[in-house]
Amino acid sequence: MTLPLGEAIRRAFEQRILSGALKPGVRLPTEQEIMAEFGCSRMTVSKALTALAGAGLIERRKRAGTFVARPRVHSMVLEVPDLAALVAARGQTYRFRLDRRERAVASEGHLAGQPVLHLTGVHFADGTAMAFEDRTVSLAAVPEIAAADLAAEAPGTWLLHHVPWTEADNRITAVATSSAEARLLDVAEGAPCLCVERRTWRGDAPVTSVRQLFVAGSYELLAHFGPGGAA
Amino acid sequence: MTLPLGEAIRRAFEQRILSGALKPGVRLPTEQEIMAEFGCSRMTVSKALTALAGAGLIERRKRAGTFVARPRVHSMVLEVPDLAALVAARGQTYRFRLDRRERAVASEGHLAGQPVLHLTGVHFADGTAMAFEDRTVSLAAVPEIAAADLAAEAPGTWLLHHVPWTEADNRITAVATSSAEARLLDVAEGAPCLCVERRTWRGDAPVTSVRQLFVAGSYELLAHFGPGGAA
DNA sequence: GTGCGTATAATGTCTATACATTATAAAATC
DNA sequence: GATTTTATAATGTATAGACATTATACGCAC
Repeated sequence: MTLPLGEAIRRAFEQRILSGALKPGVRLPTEQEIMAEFGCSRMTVSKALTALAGAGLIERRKRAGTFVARPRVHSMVLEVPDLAALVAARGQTYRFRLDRRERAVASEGHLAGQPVLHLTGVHFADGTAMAFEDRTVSLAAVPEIAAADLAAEAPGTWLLHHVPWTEADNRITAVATSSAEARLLDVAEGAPCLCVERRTWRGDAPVTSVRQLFVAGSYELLAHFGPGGAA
Repeated sequence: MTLPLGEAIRRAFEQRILSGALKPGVRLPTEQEIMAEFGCSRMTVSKALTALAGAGLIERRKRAGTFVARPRVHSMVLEVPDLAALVAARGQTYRFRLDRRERAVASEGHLAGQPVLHLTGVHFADGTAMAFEDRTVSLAAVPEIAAADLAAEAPGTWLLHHVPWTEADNRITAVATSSAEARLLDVAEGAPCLCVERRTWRGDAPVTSVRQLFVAGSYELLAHFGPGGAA
């Protein structure tokens, strides 16, 4: 397990920072000095420091040097799985029931003024209602969806497989179910639900906006922060 | 705005992948071929591909080549702000009321068996209860907290300022308030709350675990996916 | 055919060097 | 003294090459 030199340098400084040996705001050695300490070339040092900067542990300033970053807000990586895949992974049977499908012109939101397909339906896991979904898809951005069989494949899954997006934002809240929603999800009115509202774009063009209501207990969002981010 | 060459290469392939020109599973050109296409050295290509691999867009396999990653789960960047800073940013007055503070030995969870400080309290925005917090802090990992004035600074804020962590995971759910929680938050029993459970580590050492209950409507989590990821 | 070794093509890491960029510090000017 | 200019020290990007590593593919023996 001979660690690559660059990785060794990265870890060495990570260690020094996390142990408190190097405190926030303190300037760390110049790349030249680190080269000398580890007996390697500057590129190797630079790569290690670039990785640490990417992880938010240090801040690099030209001419001034490299400094231990002050602890800021942490950004976590939120996993947003495809519902069909998630349910299948739990060993349950997934089904989506499409309740409504109609063309319209969006009157509000980021799709306002565009011809859209308006879809509502319910996600089931082993026959139990798990989530209610209200989705609007731009027919300008995704004309192919007009011909899609959305009874066979849920709109979210279909979109995932057919339309890559470049940008998305999510709003995650807790809400109480309305009476209509409670009926669809087979829970008591006012029962707590996790609400995810997502809007997506492909470049500048809005693609879809969706509001998903998850029955409490049937679903949880997981987010992670860690070395490399992808770990 | 002359883009650095490596960044130009990164964007070019990001574009080709997101636009669908390069589909999941497809092999992209070898580093040699990309060198030729952009007229640059292999290190530059490699750096660009390493960045894309870090973002999860591609997968690199020795001997085999580089492939467009299959769209697994979408990874969004979740902002986890400090509550005190968040409330202040909304122009409201923040206060934390510490209700309980006691030493114990954790009996469960990732801190099990360790001496810990057990803390509960309520976050207020302009005098209105916003969130209930139940936190356990490892005294082994953070001995300094024994001497901290947690009435002046909420535990989360104190930890953010004093103890960097390297790893964290979060579980986000919706729950109904218990009667005790409802009383503390001044809401009806069973009212929906956004529940965030977070565990953090410094290296291998567990640092803290916390359960925060946010009154519905008082708080929302925001996550974003966009070009660059680090942008 | 089946299994095993070996060649090989691709990525992974590193070096030594060069020049670009830029924020700071020092010097020159007003 | 205040302002502007210039020098400089640090990071930022890139090159061209070298060798390491490793999964695949091919060929050979059985």
